[in-house]
Amino acid sequence: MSTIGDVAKRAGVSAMTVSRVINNSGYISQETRERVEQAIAELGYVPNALARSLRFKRTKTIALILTDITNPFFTTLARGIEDAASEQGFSVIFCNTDESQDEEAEYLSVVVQKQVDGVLLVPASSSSESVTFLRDRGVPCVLLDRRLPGAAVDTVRGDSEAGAYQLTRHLLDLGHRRIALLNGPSSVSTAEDRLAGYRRALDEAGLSSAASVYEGSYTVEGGYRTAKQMLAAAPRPTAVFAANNFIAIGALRVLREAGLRVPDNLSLVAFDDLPTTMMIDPFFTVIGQPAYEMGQRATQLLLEHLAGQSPAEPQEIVLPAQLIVRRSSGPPPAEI
Amino acid sequence: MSTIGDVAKRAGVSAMTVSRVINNSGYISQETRERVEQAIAELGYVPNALARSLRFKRTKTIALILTDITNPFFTTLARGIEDAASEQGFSVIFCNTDESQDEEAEYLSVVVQKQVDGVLLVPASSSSESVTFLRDRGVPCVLLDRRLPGAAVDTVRGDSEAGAYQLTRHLLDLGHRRIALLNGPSSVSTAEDRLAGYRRALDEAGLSSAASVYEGSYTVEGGYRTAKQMLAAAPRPTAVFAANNFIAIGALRVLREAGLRVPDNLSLVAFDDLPTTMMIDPFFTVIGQPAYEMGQRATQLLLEHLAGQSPAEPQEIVLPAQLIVRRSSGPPPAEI
DNA sequence: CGGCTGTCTGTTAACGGTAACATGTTATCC
DNA sequence: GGATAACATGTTACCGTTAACAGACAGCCG
Repeated sequence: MSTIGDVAKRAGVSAMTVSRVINNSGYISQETRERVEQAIAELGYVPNALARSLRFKRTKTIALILTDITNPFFTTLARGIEDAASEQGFSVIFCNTDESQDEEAEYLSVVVQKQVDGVLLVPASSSSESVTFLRDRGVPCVLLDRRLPGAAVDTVRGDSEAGAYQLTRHLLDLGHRRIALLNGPSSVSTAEDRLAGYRRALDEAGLSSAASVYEGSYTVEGGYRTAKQMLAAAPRPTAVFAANNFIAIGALRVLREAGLRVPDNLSLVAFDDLPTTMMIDPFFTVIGQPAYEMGQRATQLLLEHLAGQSPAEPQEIVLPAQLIVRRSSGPPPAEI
Repeated sequence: MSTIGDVAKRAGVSAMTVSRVINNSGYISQETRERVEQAIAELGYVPNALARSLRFKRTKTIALILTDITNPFFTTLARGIEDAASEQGFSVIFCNTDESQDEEAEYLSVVVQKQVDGVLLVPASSSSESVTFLRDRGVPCVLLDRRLPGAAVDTVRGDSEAGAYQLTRHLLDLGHRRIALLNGPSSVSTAEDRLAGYRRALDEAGLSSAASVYEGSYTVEGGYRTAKQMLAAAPRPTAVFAANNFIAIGALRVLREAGLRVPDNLSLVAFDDLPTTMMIDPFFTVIGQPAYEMGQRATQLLLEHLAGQSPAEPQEIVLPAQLIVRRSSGPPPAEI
């Protein structure tokens, strides 16, 4: 790859003159400009952003560290982020931690070495280590989807508490009294908040003691496992609240294996919707989160920060979640 | 952020000595090593990968340029890529072109400036411009999912022709004689290959003249539009072959709006499967492609290239596609 | 006509890191 | 005891780019 020096030599000028042409700065005679431009074209010269970044201390690159791009919620989030970033000329490095704190730390170290201008982070656990690491090194950070208790950081997330409340209320309104929550790991704020919303709804209905919570992971296997436990309980719940879409799928498998039909024998509702582009047959009653918008907002916030236009106070943007009633929820079966 | 010089000053040594400690190279006395390590810890020093890359001319970063991460096929592909890349210490910059040649060119220019070591590209069109651009600048490249006619480049893709043949054969075997193909844009090799497989199956069955092909885009809207056209034709096809998952969804909407039931009134099959983690109710008969493996293989190929271990000849790796028969296909309805 | 302003181009140094070379110290061997 | 090797550290220069400064020349003004 040719350098600015190669171009300079070919055009018979100094490197500085080439730099001026490229950046349209300072004075350049029309004739010289043309000679330089021709040399650039002939050599297929592309400026080295590394060298530039080394001088300016900005790379126009941000890191997106999430747990698993394969989760459609995060896929949509990532798309919102990339769109907002590229619009402002930023590139996005993406990393999957698989909910591992170690992976997260490893990725953070790498991207800080690569001098990313900022980090968008879906924290794997409730530890504030990552945020501290970034703050110590002066790398701006916006948290996505999950709060970090006690950390003063910009955060953009959905309203898990209110969403879970709505979803539970929906089931209560249908007449359910035994509602099981198949939750994610309690170390993750969304799981905590969804539990809180669930409890609030039950409390309001005077059913605090009827709460039945199974903690697992936000995966199909997690849902499968906790749903199995749940089915073993007597009396069996009449409705199941899966704390995310994967858990719902795992739970549905268990129900099918047990010969139970949804919603006739049991209602099954979940947090997180599937994009309409992949829905064959909208079936699950869900709480949908504005994932794309969440990504956009978080990116905008981060980029404002980088541009120095942001308020000093850390901001927390909580986007509303929306109840979408479909066919997986109905009244409880008549008691026998 | 502190530099190697800051660490050197604090430890009372030269920058070179710090460099030796970091890279475990040359001779260092135990005592000095400890002093340096302490200084590093105290300052929270992180080496600047930009400066390193500038010297070594390698960034340990690759670019992934695809059309839309939101398509589950590409999501899984991306996950396979990131896993394989990070395993070897490489980071991935990802870019969505939305099938636009201009976006693709723009992104290519950016990532080449950023000195990525290599590019994984799902080409937006059949133009070989992008490949030429990269070759001229000495940036290795592996094509994903799509061939580029006439370009001598490493390519990793699924066997669209054989897959389409199988899918069409499946419909023929069920007794269908009027099978419509709702295809993607003919400028994309997968669309071309799927058409070829479809035609081969029809030809074999002596039904060449029964071919009915609708060209659109690989989107829900594309499927919706072409399905509408298809329904207007008389006599109406008894089976529809959607060239990808989005088209299938769009087509299904049209069929539903027309009050047609699948597979009773009409069979509907598609290329590309949905990950099992998001399938509520496996319904579509599809050709599934090994997306994750495709990503892995392509990344391995690219990284071997970077390590100089690859053969000079461009390789084409074609992964087999698999027919998965489910409930969306059945025998044609009895003629009235 | 001397000085000033505007235009055009070049030189130097710096961003942070490390390879190559240089230097000095200590231990080792015949 | 002097040559030699092994160990330990420092200096210089360079990767590609550009800000800051400097120099040269033309035109204009009083």
